[in-house]
Amino acid sequence: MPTLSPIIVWFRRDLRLADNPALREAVDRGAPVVPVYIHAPEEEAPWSPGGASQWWLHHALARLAESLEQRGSRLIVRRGPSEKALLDLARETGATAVCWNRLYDPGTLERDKAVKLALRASGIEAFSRNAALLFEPWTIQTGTGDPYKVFTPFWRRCLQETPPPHPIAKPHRVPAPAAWPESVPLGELGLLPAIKWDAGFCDAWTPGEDGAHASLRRFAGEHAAAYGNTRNRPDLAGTSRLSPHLHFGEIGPRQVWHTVARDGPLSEGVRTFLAEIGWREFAHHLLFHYPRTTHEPLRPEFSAFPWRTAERDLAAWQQGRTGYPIVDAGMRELWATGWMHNRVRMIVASFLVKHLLLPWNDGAAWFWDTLVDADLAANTLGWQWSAGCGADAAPYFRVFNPILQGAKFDPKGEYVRRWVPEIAALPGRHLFAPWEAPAGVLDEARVRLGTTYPHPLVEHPEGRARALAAFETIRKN
DNA sequence: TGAAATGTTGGGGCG
DNA sequence: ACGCCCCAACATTTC
Repeated sequence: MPTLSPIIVWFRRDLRLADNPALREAVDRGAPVVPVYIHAPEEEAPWSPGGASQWWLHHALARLAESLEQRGSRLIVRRGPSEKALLDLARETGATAVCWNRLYDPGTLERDKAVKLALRASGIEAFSRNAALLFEPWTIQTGTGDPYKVFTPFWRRCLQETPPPHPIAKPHRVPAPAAWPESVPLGELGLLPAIKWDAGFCDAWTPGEDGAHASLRRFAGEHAAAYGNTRNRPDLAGTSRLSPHLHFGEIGPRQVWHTVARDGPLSEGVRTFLAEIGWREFAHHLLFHYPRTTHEPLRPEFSAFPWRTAERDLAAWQQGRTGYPIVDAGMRELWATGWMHNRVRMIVASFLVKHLLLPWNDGAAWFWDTLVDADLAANTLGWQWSAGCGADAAPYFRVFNPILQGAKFDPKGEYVRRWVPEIAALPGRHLFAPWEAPAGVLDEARVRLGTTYPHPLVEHPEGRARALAAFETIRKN
């Protein structure tokens, strides 16, 4: 049998061995495989990974390298530009082919298109596969051939499709090249924080493919059936917490689908959970079709929206000092763990864009830097949805009442007391609006408003009225 | 995957 | 017995 020339597998945000079509196809050729990760954050600007994402990426790459080593291989790490790194690596190893799994956000899409052309121009075979989505964005269309802009018909249409294929197994061995090319030590990429702020992250997360499957097993076994009732409760562990694993491709949506949707009728909870996977899919399809929405409202009338500028209010929101306990709890959970429960994300987002009238872009930028699951498609959809300027958006007059939302979804106050300990001694009926508590109750709980805990930045009725008035100015007739 | 204002209904206290 | 009022509970509409 003649010696085949090596094939390069370019890992990006598909940091797994199972259900990895590019890796599987490379291995199946029987040729030596050169796995590579190329660090090129500048190519993703202005959406280069934020601090929290970089922390996750470091650990995910370390785990991927380990599991490749267990299969007789390695992970080569190089620095960008990606095109040059791949051409160099092909020359050094004698590789005549490069393959990868597709990404669909605008910056990466353009970059990959150029890389593919450059490789082919140099006589190198280049191909890509789908690992990140259930369906390719260009295959899900309305009857008129347009992209869906409303979730429910979009997801109904997806469910009518041929179900996504069963996941591909991990390769048992990954054939090594005759000699290994040089690799940059992972630590030299500078992904870990210089000052040690990541203790809470280490407690909360296990990045990597094994951690992803552990999360999925826990959720599918203990929580999926009840998901419809528990998913809105930030005080419970009722959600899957798969978002960062999905973002970095440590697990793929096909694997999630086939784990929870085994044959037979789906429980209510599983159907609801799959709809959340559907929202992820919807976000990625939308960004593919509307790439400008990362920075522009999908609804053009919102370009004239009278957003405020208020640095101090923005800082108070970021630091969890708004005076609304449910908002502050969420922002502090985010800062400490790199994650926030989705119900609370909706509450804090509504508060920023409606009560504070600050641009959704400011909220998106903060989430981008602080979330371990920061994902351009999901972040864009979520913020435009909250601001009312996006696809299937909440109507502009939908203003969450942060007091009622807190009491409704954190009924025992455990979530607020955990993240806002300075008011933990307040009784339940005053926990979500401390400024309305009688002076004696505040004294008893050792809360001094304006000193130990802030006054509300704006009172709810006034904030609500101001938001409605602002939205009225751009309302179309 | 809203909240608040407004409208409707019906039980019960009371003269 | 009856009308009246109050108000909780629920429904509808409006933002």
